[in-house]
Amino acid sequence: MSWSIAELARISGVTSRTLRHYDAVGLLPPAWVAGNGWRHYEREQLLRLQQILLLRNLGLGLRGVAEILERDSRDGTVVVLRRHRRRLIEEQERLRRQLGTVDRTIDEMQEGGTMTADTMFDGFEHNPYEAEARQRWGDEAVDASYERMKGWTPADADKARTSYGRVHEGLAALLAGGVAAADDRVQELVDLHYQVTSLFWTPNAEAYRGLAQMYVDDERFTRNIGQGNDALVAYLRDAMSVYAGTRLR
Amino acid sequence: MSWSIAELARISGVTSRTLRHYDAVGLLPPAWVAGNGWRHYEREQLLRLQQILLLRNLGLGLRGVAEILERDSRDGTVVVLRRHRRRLIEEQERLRRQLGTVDRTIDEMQEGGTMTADTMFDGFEHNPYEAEARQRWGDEAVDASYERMKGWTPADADKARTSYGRVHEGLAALLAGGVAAADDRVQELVDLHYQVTSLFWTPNAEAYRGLAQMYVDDERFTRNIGQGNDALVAYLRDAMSVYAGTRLR
DNA sequence: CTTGAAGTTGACGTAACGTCAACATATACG
DNA sequence: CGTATATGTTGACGTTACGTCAACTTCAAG
Repeated sequence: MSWSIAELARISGVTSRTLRHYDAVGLLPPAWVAGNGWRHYEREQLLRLQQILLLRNLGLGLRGVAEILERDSRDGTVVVLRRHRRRLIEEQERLRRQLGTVDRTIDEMQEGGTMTADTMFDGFEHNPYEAEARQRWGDEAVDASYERMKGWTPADADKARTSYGRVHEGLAALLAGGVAAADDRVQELVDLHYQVTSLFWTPNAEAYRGLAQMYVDDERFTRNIGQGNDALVAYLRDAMSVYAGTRLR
Repeated sequence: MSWSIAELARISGVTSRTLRHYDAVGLLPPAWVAGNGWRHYEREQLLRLQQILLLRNLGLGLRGVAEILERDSRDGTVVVLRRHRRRLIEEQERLRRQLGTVDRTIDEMQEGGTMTADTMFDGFEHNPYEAEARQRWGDEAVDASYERMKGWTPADADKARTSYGRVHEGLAALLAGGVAAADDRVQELVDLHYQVTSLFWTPNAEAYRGLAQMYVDDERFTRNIGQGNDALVAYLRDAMSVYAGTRLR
């Protein structure tokens, strides 16, 4: 009264390769192995396999399955399942974010938009506008900017990647709240903007005002920064202008 | 004006190993390689890397990223993104189901329940009750049942794994709808129940009635079948009894 | 010239099997 | 009884996107 590997496979709906794998990792050894090497399974193994497949259906890995079956206690099982539950929720959250970004990206592209990350390299016209940047500020300035990036610490790089986005978000909230461009909270964000910009080059008051005006005049920047909210870009310009007047020279 | 691999890594926030990998798979070859084998990257590569990381953030695999960058067209990008979107949604759905099952399992276990799949092997008292089954129906009957499983086709196995669940679900719906146990729709489900049971053993009218009564008398069966809905189990018994009277002898 | 930082090319490990390949054994049949 | 066929066995590679050594070379500074 025992089944061969293929019989158990048919009965349970997995492949014999899977059963051999479970044997190899010690999760489901056969009841006994004949002299010719053939594996034989009995009802005990069928029941264990049933448990294994049940747990695998929950998304558990073989490690988690093994842990539960080894502990063989209600409490132990609940502990493992709770941990697994947290991981599932994290996964779900990640998928939710990715799906949202994908949807937004598809929409933008269908409206003729492009795929530039606003998280990076808006700083000195790297990106589609580099030729113009060379024309506007000169070759040495652009090359010097690239050179400067070599000295970045990991923290600098992180700041360059994330801070523009935070500035834009923060300013949008303040603008929505009716806060004046000269307000300290706004100027604090502009200070962050200036710091990030300084990772690429160091504008003086005049250059910083010019940069601010360019955000408004050049629709590519307007789109990229404001994401459709043109008032935000004007707000940023005003705030940068104040900053230039009070903190730069 | 070029960066070494470590410089580009720091700037972009990935490891140099990743950059070598992208080189190896042809996703991001360096601008040029010096005579000593050192990789050198320029602004073009930085921009491409930026795109790569952006797409990876959407959850795309390197294959998908490469496909988008190779096509280099709005339409092509949208096609790939839509396909990716569908995969994300499927993943999300899978996670949702798993999370639901995990939650239900945790609840059941905390109420002192166990973890038996109702999808399989409720058929002939395999499961915790085998000793009793041997006592009730005799060793030969049980062994013959195991033997019979050897002859299952994949379709049989699938039926054994899924059909009891479908019967219980269907009956619950009919019961909720106030349909009589002798109704054709109910009897059709019972027929499926009988077919599945027959994969394990072949009850005659008397044995089938006895089985039905046992579902009601033994609380382990009642719990497993009814999931808290005791009326459902009684309903099943009545329906099986009708079936035995009209279709079996 | 030594040393340390940074570069290079392998190569293994990860998760859970799918998919050959090469070979042995069991079973049915003429 | 020889043979075809089904079924079994043990490797071993492939998959995904790198992380993590290891062994060795090269560049820059003191």
